[in-house]
Amino acid sequence: MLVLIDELAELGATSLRGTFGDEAGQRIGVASSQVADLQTASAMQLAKKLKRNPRELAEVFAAALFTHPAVARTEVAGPGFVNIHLHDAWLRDAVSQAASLRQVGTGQTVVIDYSSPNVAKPMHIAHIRSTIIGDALKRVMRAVGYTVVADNHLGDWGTQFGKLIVAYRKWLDPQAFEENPVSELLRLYVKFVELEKQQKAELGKKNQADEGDDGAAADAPPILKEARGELVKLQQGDPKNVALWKQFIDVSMHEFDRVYRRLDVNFDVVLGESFYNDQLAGTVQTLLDKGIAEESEGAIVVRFDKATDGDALPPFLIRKADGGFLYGSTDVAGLLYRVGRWNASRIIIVTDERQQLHFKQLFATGRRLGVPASMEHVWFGLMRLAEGTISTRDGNLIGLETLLDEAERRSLEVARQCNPDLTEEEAREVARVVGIGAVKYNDLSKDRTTMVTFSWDKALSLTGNTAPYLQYAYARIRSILRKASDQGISPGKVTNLEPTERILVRKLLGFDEAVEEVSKALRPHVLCEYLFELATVFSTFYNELPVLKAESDVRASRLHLCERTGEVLKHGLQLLGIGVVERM
RNA sequence: GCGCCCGUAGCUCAGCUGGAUAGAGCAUCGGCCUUCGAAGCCGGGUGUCGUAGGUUCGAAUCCUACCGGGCGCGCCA
Repeated sequence: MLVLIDELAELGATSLRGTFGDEAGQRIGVASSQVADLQTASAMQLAKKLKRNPRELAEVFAAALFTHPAVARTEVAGPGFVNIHLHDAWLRDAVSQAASLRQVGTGQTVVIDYSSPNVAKPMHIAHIRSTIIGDALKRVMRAVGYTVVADNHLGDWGTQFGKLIVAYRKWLDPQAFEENPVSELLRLYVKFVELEKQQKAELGKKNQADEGDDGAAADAPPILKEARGELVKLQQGDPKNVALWKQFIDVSMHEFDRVYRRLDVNFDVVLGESFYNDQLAGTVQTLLDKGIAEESEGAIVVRFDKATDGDALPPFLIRKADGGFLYGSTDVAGLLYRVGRWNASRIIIVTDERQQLHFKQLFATGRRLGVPASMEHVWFGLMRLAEGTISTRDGNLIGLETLLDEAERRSLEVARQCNPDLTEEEAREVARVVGIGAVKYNDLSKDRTTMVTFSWDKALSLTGNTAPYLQYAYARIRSILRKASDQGISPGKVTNLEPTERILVRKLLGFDEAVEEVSKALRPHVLCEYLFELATVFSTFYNELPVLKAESDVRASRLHLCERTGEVLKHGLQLLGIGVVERM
């Protein structure tokens, strides 16, 4: 319906120019309405600016919009609303195109950086947000015509590798590593951190006894010094350390890939932090040469001020005093690479809310460098447990695979119970699609900025506003269409519109708007909300009006509505990375 | 100390670039399977939209202050 809305908005603008001159001409807002098919409130919004009575303006709009062939009648209501009623014939005609989308992204490339798990740590329930939101955005952007580069910016570099190398050499349990390498690496890491903490506490005590100089001059714990040493060796290319590091990546990727396969998440490139290593020195030098960065206390920082950057941000550290680089340097290099390699016009990075400041600093730096892309940080609220924050060090993790296993287990139980006709194989497939769908939808259907307190029952719910509800509506549609096909009945033209059918048609026509909104605002829950409303309207229609038992042309008409609804549900779910089944 | 985010029904959340009577799900209570699938449908009711001001034809939405919660602030990522 976006095309119609645009045409009406333009008609309104034209009428304004005609009546009040060019300076009045601007798009007017046309939106769906509770009391009509569409409405505009622009008369009231523009009244003050044009020094006119809002009702007078509304009359101008009402007359102008009435000239559009889709419009059956217009009326002015209240303080200056214009209600727009559409011809049933137009709706009936338009519905056949409901699933089609405008290609607003054609010719543009967008890089989406998401998932980005840390090597040597297991994926747990908090990782699902970046992964699932990023994947949905990728699918939506592609559907509206963007060329999308999905980039998994793996955390495969940094100080934790020094620690891991030390811990691996000291405490490795080879058999445990054989059986489950990543959980063994996690055990080693946690053990290291505990020892580090313990040594630090001892040092603090000793220092207090010696000097009482508040520990400022305290030495680093011996174990940490050792780790730094190994890290330096790794960075200098020491073959043994490099081999270990590569091994860590290999075993981690193996596990990540298994999860990604289950989630049906795919990347076009996997360029981890280490990929940018050889670009870091040059990147920092460029920043220095251009006068964007400066030396400060031995380190290199970018400073910001309100006048040039629009925001008084704290300094952005891009090189440590010891010459080492940080993720700030890596991320700047990443921006340059992405515009250089792919000519990206949008760069979207999906992470949790804690990194907002970092990305403000990064993007401000990018703007100073003249990065010719819109840089967007798509952040989402933290996931926590009822007991508190999820922490690798505290080890209170719920593994992502554990969650997926449980999701499939519960939906298998329900599938067997609800539909005993399914073969064992079918039931398992249903459980897989429905279970994974439920988990994904649970995350996608909330506004991404909402903080999530994890709960098994909510994450795995199969009733109400959930993916299974949408999948169920789809399965019922397929069931009807199968029966029709068996009886040799085909969908035909939409001929009549009962009130419920009219509501269904209008809802179907809102698909393009929902999808386009997601591509602009990068908020997938808008599409979830839309699909849920569509399924709700369909369910009402399904319960209220017979399809196969209606007389022939009504039957063909309703079959057509079923087919369109199924198409939009399937397409919409696919854009969220959620599958459908023919029966469940 | 500075900064970001959040506060809407018992619970979980939509609605926030200002629009008509603030909506869903869960929970709860009552109907609906000899008519296309009950993972469903229909109906019942609940709100100081955190508080107090301000902006205007109109504020859950924008502004200010305060209260409550989460997170972040140069040598980790």
